[in-house]
Amino acid sequence: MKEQWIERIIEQAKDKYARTGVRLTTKRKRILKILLVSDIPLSAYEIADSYNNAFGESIPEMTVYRILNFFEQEHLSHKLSSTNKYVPCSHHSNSCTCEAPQFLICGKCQTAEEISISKAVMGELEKVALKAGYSLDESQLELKGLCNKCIGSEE
Amino acid sequence: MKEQWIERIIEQAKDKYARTGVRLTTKRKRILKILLVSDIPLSAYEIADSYNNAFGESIPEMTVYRILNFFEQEHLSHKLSSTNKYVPCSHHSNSCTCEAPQFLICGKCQTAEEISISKAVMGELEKVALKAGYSLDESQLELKGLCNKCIGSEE
DNA sequence: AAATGATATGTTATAACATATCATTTGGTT
DNA sequence: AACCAAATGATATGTTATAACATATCATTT
Repeated sequence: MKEQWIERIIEQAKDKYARTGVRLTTKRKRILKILLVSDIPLSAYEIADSYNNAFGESIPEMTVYRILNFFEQEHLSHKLSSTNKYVPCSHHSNSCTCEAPQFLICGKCQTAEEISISKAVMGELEKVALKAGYSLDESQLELKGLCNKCIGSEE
Repeated sequence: MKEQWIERIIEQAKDKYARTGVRLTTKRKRILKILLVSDIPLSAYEIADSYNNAFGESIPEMTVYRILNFFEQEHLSHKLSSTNKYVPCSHHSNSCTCEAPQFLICGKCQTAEEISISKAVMGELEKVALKAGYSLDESQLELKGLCNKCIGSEE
């Protein structure tokens, strides 16, 4: 069940941060939960609104941004630069480094799925770049399209 | 010479817009020129500053955005969503539709080069997407890395 | 228990990026 | 000249994000 799944992710995160000082506070847990239960990426403001609705308590924008930055450092969430919205990292393991997250974004229902593009395919992109005189870092990719559900429901 | 090259692009644009009503006004020409002479992508505010410096005349932000939107429609420029900056389209021909511009962005000197990724490679990305249940639209890609110049000058 | 230090959050202000709306001007057409 | 559409100006506002400084909270040491 979804609740348990979320709790497990939070537990994992807690373990991960059972190192010097870093705390997974109530606010951080709540915001992580908000990201996890949302079907779609949320803006910082939407997160703040959601926090308000869900917990009957308002949270300053500033704090939301700080927590999102914390999540980014800790690879708990990512920012989609094409939409200025935030998603939880889908790699709930200690091994994930998430240096170059890659997403499929549905232009209709706004869902964003984090995927892994194979080294082979990324290698192709790197080749293209090399030809043009660039050496690629790990680049976050945001690919736009339609998800199966939305393709099915097109008029 | 660069000046002539720019004039030619503007002439081409003018021809292209010799259709009902649409005008390539002085302001539009100047802003196109600013984009063309800049080595790096510019923000809307930087464009306004540049306009001021180059022509001793200030231009409202609003107008800059409007002109950028006009350029976008007309495929004369593109927006880089990862940096909120704007670049001239590098396809100076009437045939260009630029539905999915693709860029290499240098993380050091900020240059952005518009490239064409082959259908074969894009096809690979589409396959990855299909497996994950998405059908790709033409996606703008922004790949980060280092250009040859900057690789050479690394310490 | 009090002091200290580190981490987290609150508060306020402001920067940076962008759009809405309505008034006015401009330039081509009749 | 009169008209009309297109472009621009002017003003207000919305949205996204960071800076700067103060306070709270928690853990550790004294």
